[in-house]
Amino acid sequence: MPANVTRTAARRAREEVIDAILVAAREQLAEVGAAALSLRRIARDLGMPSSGIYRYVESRDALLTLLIVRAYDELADAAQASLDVAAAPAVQWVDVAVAVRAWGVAHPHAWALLYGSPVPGYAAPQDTIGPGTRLSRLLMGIAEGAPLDPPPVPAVPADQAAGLSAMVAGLDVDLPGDVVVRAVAAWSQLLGLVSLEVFGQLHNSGVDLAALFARTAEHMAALIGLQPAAGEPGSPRSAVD
Amino acid sequence: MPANVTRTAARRAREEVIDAILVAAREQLAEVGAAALSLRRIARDLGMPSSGIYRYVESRDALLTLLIVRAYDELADAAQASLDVAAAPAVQWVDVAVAVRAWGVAHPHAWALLYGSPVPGYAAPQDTIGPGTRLSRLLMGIAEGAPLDPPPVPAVPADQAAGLSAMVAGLDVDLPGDVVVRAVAAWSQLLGLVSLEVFGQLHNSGVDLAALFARTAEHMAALIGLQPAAGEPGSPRSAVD
DNA sequence: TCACTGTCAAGAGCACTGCTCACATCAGGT
DNA sequence: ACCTGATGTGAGCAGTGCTCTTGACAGTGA
Repeated sequence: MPANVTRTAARRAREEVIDAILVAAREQLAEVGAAALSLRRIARDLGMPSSGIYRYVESRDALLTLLIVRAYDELADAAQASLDVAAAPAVQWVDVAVAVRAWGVAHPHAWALLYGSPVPGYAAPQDTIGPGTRLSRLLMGIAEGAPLDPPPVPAVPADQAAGLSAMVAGLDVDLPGDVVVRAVAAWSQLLGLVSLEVFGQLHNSGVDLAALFARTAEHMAALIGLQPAAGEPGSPRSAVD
Repeated sequence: MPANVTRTAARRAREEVIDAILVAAREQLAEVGAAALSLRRIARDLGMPSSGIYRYVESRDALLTLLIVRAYDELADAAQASLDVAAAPAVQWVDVAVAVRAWGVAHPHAWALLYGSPVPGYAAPQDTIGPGTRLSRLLMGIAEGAPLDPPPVPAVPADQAAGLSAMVAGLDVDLPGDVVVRAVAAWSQLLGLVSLEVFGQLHNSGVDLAALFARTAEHMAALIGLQPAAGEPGSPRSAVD
């Protein structure tokens, strides 16, 4: 059975090289951003000729796909790690939101890769939508089981409610249409605020962005209708970094 | 005075060429996006040698700056045009928000240029922050004069309120800190939702995104505390395209 | 009229990119 | 021993942003 053994050995060697490529790519991503990511430079960093890298990575776009998938997973991991299942839903929401912001601020270029403008001629292949939904699924899931105290907002017309419920049903989440409207609103608010900060649109003043974010996150939770844990009306429990 | 005349004639010719470059650049931007924008191709389109374009445009980044300024202005113009000064503040907000979305959906690459990931090594120069604030100033201005009916949200601590007020004071807007928090929340929600749609993160289902957006925009207005015009609780008055 | 001056067109060229191809090497399997 | 398939290696193509040199053509002052 040396066949099997050597085969797996070769496979392992190959995967090690691919891993080294990914590591170098992530370094370069953090340095110069996705649009300036260069396969030739990665190859130079690894001491291989520029043509050699194509033995392991099909193309630049394929590398970007790998990086995107990895970033989505990292972000979802960070979010999941911050989730305290014993906490009140509103606290869960705030914690996850704060974790998402922290990750985005710490990895601006990766954030741009996920939620910024799509790279040049790059069309996200199917591989990325799976990991891409992990975070939204996590956020919607917080609202799913929680007792909701919805603020008085206009009800959703019936024809839309069905479509919206169907939309999240694809995420294995069961929510009525009007809750989905509120959840999508909160989700977009989360993304928008982090993007504003990461992309430098909020750098004018000396405002404490972390605190502002935490406060807004509580706002989002209230907007969805998540009931806060009684007795602590407003002091953020963790103002990460 | 032929000196002056010919001088202005030369200037006019020069500006015409620059205009032609901008037109070609905008076409290319809409086609392939900012990151793939090529000076050489613009030069080819205009029938000039590749080096000639540097007589009129300092560099690729300078061209991008021009495009960004132009896009900011276009977006602000569209927003301003949709503003009905006679309408109730909440209606004003929804109208402007809908106009912003419509512009973003119509010009996805330009939207990406403004609110997506910043281009490679490109750092936005001072020239862009002026036009960039026109829209946020417009939105904050809606809240400024309007009678507010703030929903019960946690108050902002005093030290933050000052910084937040100072932040919008730079926009010639005078708002108390807690209103700024809500306005920034709404503003980020607006950006986030448009970006989600423009960058294709919401393409899963057959949901009517225009209607969903209009509904969420009403939500934002209520979140700020803008009082809706009495008697029309929820039917979007314009569901653009 | 003649030389000077500044602006522009035009092309060559540099350093870089993604990617392909042909060739050499070398391990494993028959 | 032979073959096959995966890997290393370098040349090369077409494209990019950008710079430099050269040449043509005004308009200006003597």
